[in-house]
Amino acid sequence: MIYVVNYKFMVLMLIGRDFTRYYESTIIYGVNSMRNDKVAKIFQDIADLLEIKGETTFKVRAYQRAARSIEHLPVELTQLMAEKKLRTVPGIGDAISKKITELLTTGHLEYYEKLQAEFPPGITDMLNIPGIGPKTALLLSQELGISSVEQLEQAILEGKVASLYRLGDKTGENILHHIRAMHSKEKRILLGLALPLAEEMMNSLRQSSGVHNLTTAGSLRRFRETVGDIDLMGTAENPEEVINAFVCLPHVKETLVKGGTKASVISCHDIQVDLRVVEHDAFGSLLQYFTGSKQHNITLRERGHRQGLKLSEYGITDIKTDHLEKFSTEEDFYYRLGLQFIPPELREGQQEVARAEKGTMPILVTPSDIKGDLHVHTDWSDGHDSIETMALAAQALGYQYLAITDHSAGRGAARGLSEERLRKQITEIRELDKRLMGIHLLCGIEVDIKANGRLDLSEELLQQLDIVVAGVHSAMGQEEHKMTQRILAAVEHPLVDIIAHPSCRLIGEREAINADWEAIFQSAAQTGTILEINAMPDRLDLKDTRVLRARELGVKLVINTDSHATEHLKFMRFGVGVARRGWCEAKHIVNTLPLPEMQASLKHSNIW
DNA sequence: GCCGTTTTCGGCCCGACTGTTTTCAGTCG
Repeated sequence: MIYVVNYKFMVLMLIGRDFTRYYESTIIYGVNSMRNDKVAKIFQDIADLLEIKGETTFKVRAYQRAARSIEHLPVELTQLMAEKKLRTVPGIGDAISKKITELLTTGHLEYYEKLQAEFPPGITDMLNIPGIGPKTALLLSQELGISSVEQLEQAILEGKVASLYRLGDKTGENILHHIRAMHSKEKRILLGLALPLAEEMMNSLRQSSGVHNLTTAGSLRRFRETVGDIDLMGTAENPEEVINAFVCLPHVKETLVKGGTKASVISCHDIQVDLRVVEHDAFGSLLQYFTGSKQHNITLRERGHRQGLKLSEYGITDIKTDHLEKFSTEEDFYYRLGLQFIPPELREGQQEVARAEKGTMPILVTPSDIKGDLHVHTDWSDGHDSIETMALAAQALGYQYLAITDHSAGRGAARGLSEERLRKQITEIRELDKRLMGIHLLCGIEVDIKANGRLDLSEELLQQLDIVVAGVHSAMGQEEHKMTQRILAAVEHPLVDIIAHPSCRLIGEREAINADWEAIFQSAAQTGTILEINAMPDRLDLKDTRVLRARELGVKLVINTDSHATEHLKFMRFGVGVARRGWCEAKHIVNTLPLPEMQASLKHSNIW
């Protein structure tokens, strides 16, 4: 039970972070031009409608692939269109590039609007219900005039659905069950909550059964910022013993499926957890298969097909001889295909297979590369712990340095530091630094970037600090041009070393600000201003695709936790995950450098 | 609709499960 208690504590620490939030809560929508996510959504919608219409699966898949490709693009489509580079994106050919151009220039797409007009509105919503695919949705729409989840629920209760061809009582019951589960279940949960829960369950399972090689799979293993469920995999001589132990874990609220080698449960936090236990000699191909992503696996299998090989979760089959080769490790599986090992974080079906083929996979940054944290708060402003407590906790993690960066006065509600209090804090940090052995403390500040782009502390005082982190905390609804100018003013300021949580998003709560990221990245690269990858689980900001673009443009990056208590220092690994998904090596991340080199990379090094 | 180590035409990932059937369509991961 102790693990459950720890998990709750972890959740409380996250929720407890609310006391740090006094931001202007504003939902921001794109106003000037259509964003990539909106375009991706439209193409996914087209794919759904075409599927319902009964179009060939290849055409449907082409639109699905284009939608996913756009979703993961590190640059805006508007920029690619201006540079006439739309067709360089995988999955975008002649027809789809023309449709994108029409969408971006007119705000409408005739093809889409005509397609929508063929079906009742809301019909694609039914595809979100497990068990309902395009054929069933069309049948329900044509035979019973159903076009919404509510109408479907009513029709099942009235017994109308069971009378349809190939649908019976059991099907109706199952659909009803899924609809009700959807009502009560949250859609996706933060990686920062799912991973600790998965680790607790795995620790318990290792103690209570004979499981080996137990690991996460799926989007959790790929470190996606949110996950829909938790996938676990392991090997065992007696799989049944492991399955039995699994469904009896204290975290389990309800068992959905329990077989000889797999089980699905609902955990006590309403998260579905799937476990598969397999033979040791096929573990590599199975783990590869269940880690995904779907697009990565499709890309791999299409490539395998051209080599005369058939890939499945059981191994690799030679199509001519029908000989099946098994793999106990993922590394061997990739090597057999003539590929370098591809880290899970990169398996999104983008450029990773081509890179692995050429033998040019990067050596990604790891948590053990991190030598310090450059953005933490203390009880001088809105943090929970004292400077010394934070310093000792950072030292325990093996860090060489820690920057104390409390809020500036502009954040009055967060007990922001006035100039007078900041001067006192500098004295205290300097004195403490002399006493502490093995870790170096840097005097810093998280200074507010005001709505007009100015900083809310005097330059004379900022000069006395070792490091200045600047962040937007208010007026987040500014229109794009104004917000861009505001951030550029901070980026170009000679005393600003780091821009904190650049997009200001809170996952699932607040949209990112509107800004011209291309301009910001170019300016940051030119001025040597470091952009932060904020590791707080509900921020993860910059996000993965923007990290990739910033890195491509030569922007220096830092991974900080923005800790408000000692427990938050452990969130560093989530930021490292984002950096890895953005193809970052240690050399791209400033806080992998030893103290002297790290300090030399700051603008403040020019002052001394 | 996309794309090319056999291709500008003719292919396009794989296996399991479920409910409804009596051999399989539809769905999922």
